[in-house]
Amino acid sequence: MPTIKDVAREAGVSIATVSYVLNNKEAFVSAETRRQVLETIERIGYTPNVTARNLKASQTRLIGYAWHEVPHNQVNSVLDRFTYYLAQAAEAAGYHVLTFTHAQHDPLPAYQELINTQRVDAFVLSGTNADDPRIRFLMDENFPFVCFGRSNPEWNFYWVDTDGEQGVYEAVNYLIGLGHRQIAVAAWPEQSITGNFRLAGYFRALREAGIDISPDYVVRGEHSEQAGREALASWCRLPRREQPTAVVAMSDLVAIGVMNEAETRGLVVGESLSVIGFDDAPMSQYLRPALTTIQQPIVEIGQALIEMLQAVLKKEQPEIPNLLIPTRFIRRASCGFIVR
Amino acid sequence: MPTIKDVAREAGVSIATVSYVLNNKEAFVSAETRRQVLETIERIGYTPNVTARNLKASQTRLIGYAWHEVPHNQVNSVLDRFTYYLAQAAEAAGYHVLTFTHAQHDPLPAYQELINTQRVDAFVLSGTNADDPRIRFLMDENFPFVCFGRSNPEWNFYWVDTDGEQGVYEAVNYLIGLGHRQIAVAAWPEQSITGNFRLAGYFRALREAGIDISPDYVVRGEHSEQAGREALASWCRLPRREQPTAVVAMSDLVAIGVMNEAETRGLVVGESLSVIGFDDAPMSQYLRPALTTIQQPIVEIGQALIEMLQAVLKKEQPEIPNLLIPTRFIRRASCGFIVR
DNA sequence: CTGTTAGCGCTTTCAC
DNA sequence: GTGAAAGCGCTAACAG
Repeated sequence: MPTIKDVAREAGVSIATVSYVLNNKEAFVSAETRRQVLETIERIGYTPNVTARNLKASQTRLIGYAWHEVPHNQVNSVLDRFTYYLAQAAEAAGYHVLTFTHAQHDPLPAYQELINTQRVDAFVLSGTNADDPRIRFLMDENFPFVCFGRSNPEWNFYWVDTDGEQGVYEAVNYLIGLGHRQIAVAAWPEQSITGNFRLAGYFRALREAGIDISPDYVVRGEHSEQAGREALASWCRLPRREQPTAVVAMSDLVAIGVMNEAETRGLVVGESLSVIGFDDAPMSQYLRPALTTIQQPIVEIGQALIEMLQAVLKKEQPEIPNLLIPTRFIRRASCGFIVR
Repeated sequence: MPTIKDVAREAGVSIATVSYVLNNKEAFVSAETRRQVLETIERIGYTPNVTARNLKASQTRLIGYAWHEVPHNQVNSVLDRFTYYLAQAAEAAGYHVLTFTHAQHDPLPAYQELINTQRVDAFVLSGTNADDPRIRFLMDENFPFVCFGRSNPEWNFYWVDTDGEQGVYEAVNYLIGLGHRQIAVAAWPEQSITGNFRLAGYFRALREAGIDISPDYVVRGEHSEQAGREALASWCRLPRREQPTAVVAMSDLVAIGVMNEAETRGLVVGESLSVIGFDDAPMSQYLRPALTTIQQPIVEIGQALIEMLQAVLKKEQPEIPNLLIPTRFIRRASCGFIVR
């Protein structure tokens, strides 16, 4: 590989001059010299060595992003695809994404290591939760980062998130528009901050529509198919007339559990029971019936995060320290007019 | 961040001595000095700067891996999860994975750029196909890489692949064991090398069982749900008695198309029609009925690739230039004894 | 055993 | 305008 020295020698100039040309220091070099240098660069096929540049500049142009380990009975298609769009947005800004893994319940050493070795300039976090130790840690370390997801509202950090509250609000309104009044929700555990935002949308929609909220209709469980099954099973234990005619789940995976259990119990999803998920997992469009769901705006989130990160790295206060991006409601066949 | 100079000053030794300690050049430094240096390192919290080390060593300890863009009506859960295991294996070997994206039909510039800027030490490719331009390019460039997947058999390069032939062979034998004789296959286009290996397993199983292969039973189509639907539709156009009782698809996505179309046509999957997929996509376990499938050994593939890559980077001939890893057959509810 | 020093490839200050 | 030279943080050859 040719170096700056080779270019200088070939072009009959000093390496400083080559560097000026490379860095568009127009004022420092005559048009003619510049032309000659560029011609030489072209001819010998020179590209600056990024490691050397980075050493000089004390940067890496690398953004660390931790993979989430997904148990085999789960799915996290949203985060998997998000990573693609994140990489794309990062590249547009002249960065690359370095992916790394960590022990499921002990993420900090992996972050610490990347900071200590100065491997990355910043991190992007996803799947944040309340009092997330990673956020606390990075704030303590005063290391640049942005989050896909919220956390402790008292903490002052930069994040972008899906507006789950609004998304579920719209979804429930849609069900109300179909005539449903007995709408249940398969919620996440109380510690799940994301789950709580989504749940708030459920409450708001019912409240605004003047529908009483039955505590029986709010069942909490994990992000699993099993949880969806159990939720529906519990609603089926209610007196016949009190059973919900529609269900909103916190994720497509949970919604699938609801659908599967419904089938087992002789309910027809899309007719005697309407179901809505969250995420728009790739497979959801192919379920029978196809699942109505709430799509997360992962493309926009990736772009917004990188934009915010650039401001953080420039030590500017990003104009907007955080951002809520609307979801997109995906209407499919799993919901129908009330029939019962 | 402290540097090697700070350690040297604090410990009252030269930076060379610190470097010797860091690099375990035991012979070059007395036990006592060593102890003192280590103590200082610990005390001031020093970690070597990886960029500086890399510049010196002309390496990056970064492995480039290109994301595949997945159209929204498709799924590629296998590659998404593979990336996680690849990152894990890379880290165990002291590398990190740098992910990047490229224009769907013009990948080479992205590879070229990473080579020219000396951003990565090597690449891992996946989703390879016949006469893959990326492979040809990297061979021409003489740049280190290994592949998840095969390509032109005349080319001499390092790869690890799923043994799709054996996987489908087992699957078809399983169907034969259930009494099926009319077994169809939803195959991929002829250019798909991966598809052809899998298809070969289908032919071998039938041949060994002495079952005639009907050309009507081999339908080719894309990797899409629609292709699965169309394949089943075409079989349903055969005379009633000639219609297949079992179907093997090249992917879970195609299998889902087959299942969905079957339902539309009043066939009961797992009873009047058996279906087998390929991949074990995360959702497949939750389909109704749950999909019998062939799981790709992505954990082992990731590990094998990194092992191979290490040998390549050491300029050793890897002992085994390529490796076929067996699949795991996942028996679920979508297959049953023949009933027709 | 330990230290001095050159140099990896680049940017930038400073002198001419 | 241009070039010499220092230096980013580290490794390793060489001298002592």
